[in-house]
Amino acid sequence: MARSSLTRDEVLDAAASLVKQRGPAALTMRGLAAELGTAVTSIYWHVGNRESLLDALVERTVQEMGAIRPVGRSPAERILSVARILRRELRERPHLIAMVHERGLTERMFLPAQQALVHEVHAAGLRGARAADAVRAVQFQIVGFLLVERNRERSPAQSPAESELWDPAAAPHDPGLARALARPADPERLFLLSVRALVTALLATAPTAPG
Amino acid sequence: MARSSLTRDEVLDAAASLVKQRGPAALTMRGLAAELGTAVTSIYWHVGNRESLLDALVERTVQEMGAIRPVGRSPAERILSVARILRRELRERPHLIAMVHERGLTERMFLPAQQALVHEVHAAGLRGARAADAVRAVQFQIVGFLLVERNRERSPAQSPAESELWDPAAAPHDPGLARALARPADPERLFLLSVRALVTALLATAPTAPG
DNA sequence: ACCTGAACACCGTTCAAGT
DNA sequence: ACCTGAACACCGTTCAAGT
Repeated sequence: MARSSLTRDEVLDAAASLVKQRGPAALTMRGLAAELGTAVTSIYWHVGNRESLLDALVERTVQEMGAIRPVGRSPAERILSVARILRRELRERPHLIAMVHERGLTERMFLPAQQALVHEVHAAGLRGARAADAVRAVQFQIVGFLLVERNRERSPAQSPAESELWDPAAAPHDPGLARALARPADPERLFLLSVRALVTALLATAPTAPG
Repeated sequence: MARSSLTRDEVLDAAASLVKQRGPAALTMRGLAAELGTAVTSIYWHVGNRESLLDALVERTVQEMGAIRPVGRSPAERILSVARILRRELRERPHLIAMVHERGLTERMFLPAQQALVHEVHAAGLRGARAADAVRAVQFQIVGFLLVERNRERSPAQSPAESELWDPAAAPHDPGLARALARPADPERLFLLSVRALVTALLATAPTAPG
């Protein structure tokens, strides 16, 4: 009955499409075989086993995260643009990014972005260990924020809701604050606000560092 | 053969101990039953099913994250101490925290910390929406950083290693920077440095906010 | 070189039956 | 009220056998 031409790339494509749509848990070897119209065991011939199939998908994703082209008039603005670009790219493939993360390849995936950050931090006048700290702080900030943000999206039904946590009675001395915390956070705004604040503080130490 | 006195709490204790030591994937209903010396099906009588068993463990963890007692002489210092305390508590139960996170209860778990942050930000002179932004920015920063940090620990063998990524040839104009990035990051230091920078910038906008 | 079905050792869960 | 073993429908993986 053997269908003649199953290739490794076909297997990877079908697997990637499954993972993109419904997450890695939805990728079963039997389901994938059904999708491809082959016997389960054929897949093993092409990709080894489930684990190395996932590894291959992750490898692909790391390659796809191409070079970053920062835009803006100042180093701070260009760093902000890097943050924005990364946010968009990460949000386009949430499942795959999570898998990259699980395999500890986040760092390698962010190398192009890291190099862009190095360039900008350098242009802002930071050097040596201080520049390295700034680059890493921004990188951790961006990646960390996106991890938290994604978690929030994945579970929209919080219990108790934020609005219960922060009813006016909870902070009687500042109802405006309570109201603001009761409203859902605007992640994009908070993201840019946070990165801007961090970058401002980090670059402020720049111009020929004090002893 | 029925062993007489299996209780729900015994089941939860045994499950928690398994998860703490070897992660949720190591918690199988059959393994847990063996640990407890009962039939698998007894567990179902006490906790429903695997999913609600995990839910119960998560609920416990959320409760355990007790009140936060900030220390320090200024709001900024006390916020830093909150960051330090959270870091320690989260690092003591990594698997359970990850499960809290997966279930989207991070926010609820951080309520005590959030209230402490509200207090400090308020003491620093921020009010209303601006105060809310500051609280959330710091909260996202702390949680995000710890997620990234934990990921790094889980996968110590990066490929390629940072030292390969940043050999002197990669940044010939600033060998000190290349050397710093080639060295492994010191997470505790980077964590405090980042939070301090962010807090500095956020609180700088405080004293009776400009139009 | 590539595909196949049968079989193995695992899962979580249900259920009728015990006491 | 609480415990039990048998059975079901899933997994990933191996292997001997086909072409």
